[in-house]
Parts: sequence; structure tokens; C-alpha cells
Amino acid sequence: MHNCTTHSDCIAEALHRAEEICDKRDLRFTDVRRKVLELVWQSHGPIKAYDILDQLDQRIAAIKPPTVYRALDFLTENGLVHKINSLNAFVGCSHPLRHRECYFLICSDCGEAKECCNLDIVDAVAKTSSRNRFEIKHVTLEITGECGDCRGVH
Amino acid sequence: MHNCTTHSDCIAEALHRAEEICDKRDLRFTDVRRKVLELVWQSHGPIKAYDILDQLDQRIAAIKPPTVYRALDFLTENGLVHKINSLNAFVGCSHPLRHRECYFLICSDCGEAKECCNLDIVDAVAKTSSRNRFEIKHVTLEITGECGDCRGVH
DNA sequence: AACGGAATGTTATATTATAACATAACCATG
DNA sequence: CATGGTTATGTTATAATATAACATTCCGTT
Ligand SMILES: [Zn+2]
Ligand SMILES: [Zn+2]
Ligand SMILES: [Zn+2]
Ligand SMILES: [Zn+2]
Repeated sequence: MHNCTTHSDCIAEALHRAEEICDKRDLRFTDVRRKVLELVWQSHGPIKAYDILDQLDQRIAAIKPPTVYRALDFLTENGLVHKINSLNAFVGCSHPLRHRECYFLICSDCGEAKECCNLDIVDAVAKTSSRNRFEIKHVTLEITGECGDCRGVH
Repeated sequence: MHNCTTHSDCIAEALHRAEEICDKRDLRFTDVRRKVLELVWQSHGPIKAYDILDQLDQRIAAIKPPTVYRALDFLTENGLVHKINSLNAFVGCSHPLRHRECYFLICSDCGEAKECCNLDIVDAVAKTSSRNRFEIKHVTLEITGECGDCRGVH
């Protein structure tokens, strides 16, 4: 499902990046927020809010939905996590500083959501928006289909 | 919110187009499906499943959620309606025959979801997908922001 | 009329998300 | 280090969205 070399490093790096970003921006990277982000990265793929909740419950007593959703809101607002609307799931952003230019290739077979960037798409979206006198706040681009691995293509 | 000249005509046309398409494809454009599509077009903008349900209830006794969702599934699968995931809402497709190339400009102020087509975007998406050896089944592009009218731009 | 498949009805429940208010932690400032 | 304002979390309840599972009806074909 993902091909990071050492996944524990991959999680640690994501947490470290988040810490730095929050530091720089004077945001509070609290315990709850850190733990939620850690679980998101642990899955290293789309994870549902209630699955996070379940996994937290095992570690911390009595975490409730609002706590998880608040943490996810914080992480999403600050570009550390993406919400994938077509899955009602959340995934860690792998480059939080260029967070607005991302889109996803979502394999309906293996469930991977590959985060990509592409200037042509960003340009085309920007142009068509301005032609329509539309001021962009947020772009969601979710491409669903089947990935090469699942199709056996090489 | 929308600028069709005569909205009753606009609804009638949409229903007529749907009828033709279903005819051609040997699909059953049943009463429930017609009524749901009619309500979607009546709103002429994103409408929620349970709002459709409420409005149906006033006309038909005891319509239940599964009935509405089934009709919406049918209409979505056959390109007559789009689901807008970021709103959990549904909107009529204004050109069902070219249904796959659409995207939406969604104004968070007035709530309009303008359906657009743009070949540059379609191309860029197709290219990046094939570069990633990814076979597209479905593309969701939802651009949220503020429309020109709401910003007072002319 | 009898059959088979598709659509709808029905009951119940799963899943996703938020409102509203109480408490606790944090942090600037005196 | 007390005080007060702000931000975050805890807590309870419920809202909003969506589907499972099974029964019945409808509809075209034979
Ligand atoms: Zn990893
Ligand atoms: Zn795959
Ligand atoms: Zn209209
Ligand atoms: Zn607007």
C-alpha cells in the first residue's frame, strides 16, 4: 500500500515536520493533535475518523468523537492532513508547505491514495476560475480508478 | 442563485432529456426516479438527500431514505445527477451526454455550484494519470471559493 | 396466468459529524 | 504567583448522512 523505506522513520519525520510548522506559526501542537497525526501517518493511507477514535481509545481512556474531529480540523486547516471527501477519510499531507497544489489518485482496489502535484492542473484550474471571476479558496481533486500495481502493469 | 430564463422550462427540459436518455439505453425512468430528478432540478442547485426526502413526503406518503438514495444512485450512475462530495449534496447534470468532463465552482457564500467544462483540465488530468499508470474511473473536481456576483465584481 | 428480474417498501441500524455547555490547561500581565 | 482572558479538551446528547437485510410489488415475457 505504500513504499516508504522505513515506516517508523516516515512517521517520525511527519511528526517532526508538523512540530516545526506549528512552532513557526505559533500553533499549539498538543498531545491530542500529535497522537491523531501519528495515527494518521501510522496508517499511511486514508483513515476514518472513527478508526482513529478506536485506536486512541486503546491508548487513552475515553476519547470522544468531538476530540478527534477537532484535532482533524486543526490538522486539516493547517495543511498537515487532507480530508478525502469521496472516502470520508483523512490522510497525512506529505509536503505541508506546498499543501494547496495537491490532488489524489485513489485506487478503488488497494485503497491507496497517492498524493501528487501537477502545475498544468494547477494552472488550468486557476485560469478557468479567473475566467469565471471566481476566487478560489480550496480545490479538491480526487481521481478514482485503478493503480498500475493493481492492474499488473509495469 | 441561477439564471435560467424560465425555470419551469428548465426543469421540463431536464426531465425530457432524462427520459430520452433512459429510453435510448433501455433504462426504466420510473415515477420515483422522475420525482427525485424533478426535485433536484427544482432546487437548481445542490440539494441534500434528506431535503429531497422531506419534499417527497409532502407529495407521496411514507417515502423512506433507501428509496431516495436508490433513485439518486441510479441518476448518478447514469450521469443525470452529480454528487458533490464536499457538500454531501446532489445537483442535476446540465449536459448528461458529456457528463464525465464536468467540474464545479462552488460559492461558499451564495451556495451556487456552477458546472463547467474545460479541456485543459481534462487533458492535464488524463496526462498525469497515465504518467502514473493509473486508469481513471471517475474524477471529482470541486473548487470552493467566492463567485464574482458575491464579491461584487463586474 | 405464471414466471423471473427489477424496483420499491419497510424496519432497523450503521456511519459520520456537530451542538452545547462544563472544565482544564496555557500564558500574558500586573 | 495570583488573576483573568483565551484556547483546548471533556462530556453528554443528538443531528445528519447512508446502508443492510428482507418483504412485497410491479412489469415485461412467455
Ligand atoms: Zn510510511
Ligand atoms: Zn491499487
Ligand atoms: Zn433552472
Ligand atoms: Zn456566490
